[in-house]
Amino acid sequence: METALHGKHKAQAEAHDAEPMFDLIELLFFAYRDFVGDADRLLESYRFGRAHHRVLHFVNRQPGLTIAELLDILKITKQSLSRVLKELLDQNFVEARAGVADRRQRHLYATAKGRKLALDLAHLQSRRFARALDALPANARQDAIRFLMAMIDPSDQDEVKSLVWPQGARPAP
Amino acid sequence: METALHGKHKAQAEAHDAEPMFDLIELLFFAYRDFVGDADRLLESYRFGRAHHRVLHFVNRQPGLTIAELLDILKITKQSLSRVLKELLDQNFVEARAGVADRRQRHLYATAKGRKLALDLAHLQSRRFARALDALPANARQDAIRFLMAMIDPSDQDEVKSLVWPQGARPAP
DNA sequence: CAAAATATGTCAGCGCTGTTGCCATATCTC
DNA sequence: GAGATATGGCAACAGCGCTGACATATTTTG
Repeated sequence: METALHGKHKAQAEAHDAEPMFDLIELLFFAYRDFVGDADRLLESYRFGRAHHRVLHFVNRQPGLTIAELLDILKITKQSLSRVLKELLDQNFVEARAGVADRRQRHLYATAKGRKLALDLAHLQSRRFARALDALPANARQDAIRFLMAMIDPSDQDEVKSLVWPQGARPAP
Repeated sequence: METALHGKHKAQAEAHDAEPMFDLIELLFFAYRDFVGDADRLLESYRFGRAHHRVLHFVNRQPGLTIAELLDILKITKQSLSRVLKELLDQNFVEARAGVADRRQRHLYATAKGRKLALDLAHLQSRRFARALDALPANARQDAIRFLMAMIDPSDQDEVKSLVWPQGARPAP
């Protein structure tokens, strides 16, 4: 009953007659652990955790983000967000301005202080990518981008694309 | 003062005169989130968390692992390990046998039940890799392996290599 | 306009998983 | 026999995810 419709990794796609890809599973685990470890060490000196990092990162990347949009990106609950957001607001890494069109909304912006920390963290993590890519052929960067994108749930890929490569900033409210 | 000694990504390696690689940073975040999400859903039905998964995974992969070796791989503290290991032992997913050469050591083995769960989880995660690779050129698997390995701390790469591609099983104690 | 829907805030409480510090026991090595 | 080692256990704490319930301001809708 075989057809030609299957992809080239057919055997691997049919879970139980293929060896699991232990190598990829383990390498992704170790790579991600080291990747977040870089940021963890810097965050510690601010007494921030990973949750603060994620909020600050996306607010810095998308100035004017609302609470609801942030919740959608992070896929966490309001309560989990508000704990860390409150600290970022109190300590002046992020500021919130009421929406103009809809005054219920709070648009979030990184302050100068917040932008600096967000950039420091991004540079740290970029250094790891740069070191890795330096040891690989020139096309490795594009290959890595395509691989990581393909690993994301297909139903989310379009959304991630527009988040990662935004098409024109939104006007300030 | 430039020399020819720098790598081909020199500009990116010098943190503060290069744009951070926001795309890679964000893609790795989303890819890893979806990757562990697969396992999370299955683990939930056993009332296990990610920590249980990691312990079960490495014990299954390296039968006869001792506590100290496991702590070294996972880089967590004894207390964090013993909580989840105790549950895996109590519920018969893992069993411990005293060492023969050194009776202080406890060598850990996945039971049949434990091996089945470990394999189910690995198959789940392999399916995501298979789906991703299916959409990419034939060399994507090797490229991904090389990329992920390069992302790991260079000082740990040799250790990870021998862990991911073991060179001959150890004799049962 | 009144009612319903929406965006957000807040509180109490819980679960998982990481941490430190300290002490106990069995065993091995010198 | 003394000291090092492998492991176990307890208390306490932190970070960050969750749910459920309730409050407020604002916008939208019938």
